[in-house]
Amino acid sequence: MVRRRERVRPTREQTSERILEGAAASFAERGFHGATIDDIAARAGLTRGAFHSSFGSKEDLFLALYDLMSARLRDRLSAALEQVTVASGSLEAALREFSRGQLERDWYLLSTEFNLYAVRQPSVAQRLATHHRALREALISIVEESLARHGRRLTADRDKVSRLLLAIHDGNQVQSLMEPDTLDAGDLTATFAGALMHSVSAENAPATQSRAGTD
Amino acid sequence: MVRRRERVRPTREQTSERILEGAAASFAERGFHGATIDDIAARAGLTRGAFHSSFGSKEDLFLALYDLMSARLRDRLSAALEQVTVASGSLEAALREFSRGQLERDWYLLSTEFNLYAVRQPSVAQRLATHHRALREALISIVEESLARHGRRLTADRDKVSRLLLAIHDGNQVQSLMEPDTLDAGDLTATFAGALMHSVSAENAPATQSRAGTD
DNA sequence: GACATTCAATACGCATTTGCATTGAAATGG
DNA sequence: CCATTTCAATGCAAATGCGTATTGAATGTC
Repeated sequence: MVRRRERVRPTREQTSERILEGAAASFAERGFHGATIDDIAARAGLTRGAFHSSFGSKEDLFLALYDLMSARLRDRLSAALEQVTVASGSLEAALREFSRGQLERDWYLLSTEFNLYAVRQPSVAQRLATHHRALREALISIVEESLARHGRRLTADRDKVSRLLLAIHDGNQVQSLMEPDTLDAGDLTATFAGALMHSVSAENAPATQSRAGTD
Repeated sequence: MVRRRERVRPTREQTSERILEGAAASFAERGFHGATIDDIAARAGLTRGAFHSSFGSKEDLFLALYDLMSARLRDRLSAALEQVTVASGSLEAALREFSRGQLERDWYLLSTEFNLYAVRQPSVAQRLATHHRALREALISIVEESLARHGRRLTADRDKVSRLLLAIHDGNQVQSLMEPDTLDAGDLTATFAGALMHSVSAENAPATQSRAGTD
């Protein structure tokens, strides 16, 4: 494994990564159909030839990009929620933290493109749905942990609560992007997360337990 | 104003409407960039020539379509909420009703295209934001009315509550479209609307009033 | 060090989409 | 009725984007 010379030509992996970066930017700015292979390659400082030797078609690239972004999102969520368990930070703070992040706008644009693509093409929808399930599971398990530390437990359906939280997060993101001046991202989530969690949980007292909203 | 013959040629307005309908279908199915003028015209049973004599460009058409759909949405919301005040129906039922509607999928696809377009083009964002404000205002005023009939009033910020409701509605819609088999549209909204409204309001008793979440 | 392989750039042809200019039919007005 | 105007269809030219085949340089293999 002695390197004889400085490597001049980038590895296949490196070019793929650069193309993926260019694709993220192009898809975010122009949408799936609006983005051209030319533009994507140009953003990566390459040509269409480079693209075609790494990816078969724009669709392939798009799906590869989805996998990449999914992994990143999962990492971001994990990191944010980690703080909840470790530093005994509040769930609200974690969710707010998760909502920020400098990539917000691009992430919204990209993930929305993914969603549209999935809704229009059922086969992709399954792939996306599976990933979303995993995200919700990670989220809700941390929520339960957080509640437990306050001597409470969920009374409403696990799955629905996780969907509710994600819905609020997503909806808030859209609105904050639509009115960037008047609305602060993460605001809505942080404002209501406490009250929400309270309304879907109960004290852990082993006395009578009133069922509320359990399917 | 005596009609001498049966009118053979459709009026300009009629062709415009047909093109708008075709545009709605095409934009929903293929997205803004994906939709071609050819396809739009074909769906309306016309050719590109007809398009060009009614609209200047695809963008013009898109914005005109937005205005049309906005008006329809407002009407739909009004109709759904009307029932709350008139028949003393529950807010949950009205929201669920609003979430259903056979156009759901297409409406999601279209409105998402509008949102994307707006986020990418600030000048359009303002136009869209103004319309959203009006919608939220209509929604929240009905919510307040509904609460009042139960002897309650809002304690949290009006605007934020309306944003919350819309966020939940939108987020739920996305999720239900992503997993059409496992999730029923309107379910999430209906499940939590009651609990939510309870957590952001208080009884109208003229005693001490604890402020909660008021910005 | 010669040879095979990898990989990105270039060049080419093909298909698609668009805008404009022209044309013909249908309405309108005198 | 005839003349004018309106409006959508058609034909044409230009632009854009894609995929493949080919080329040449960098890499690794024997």
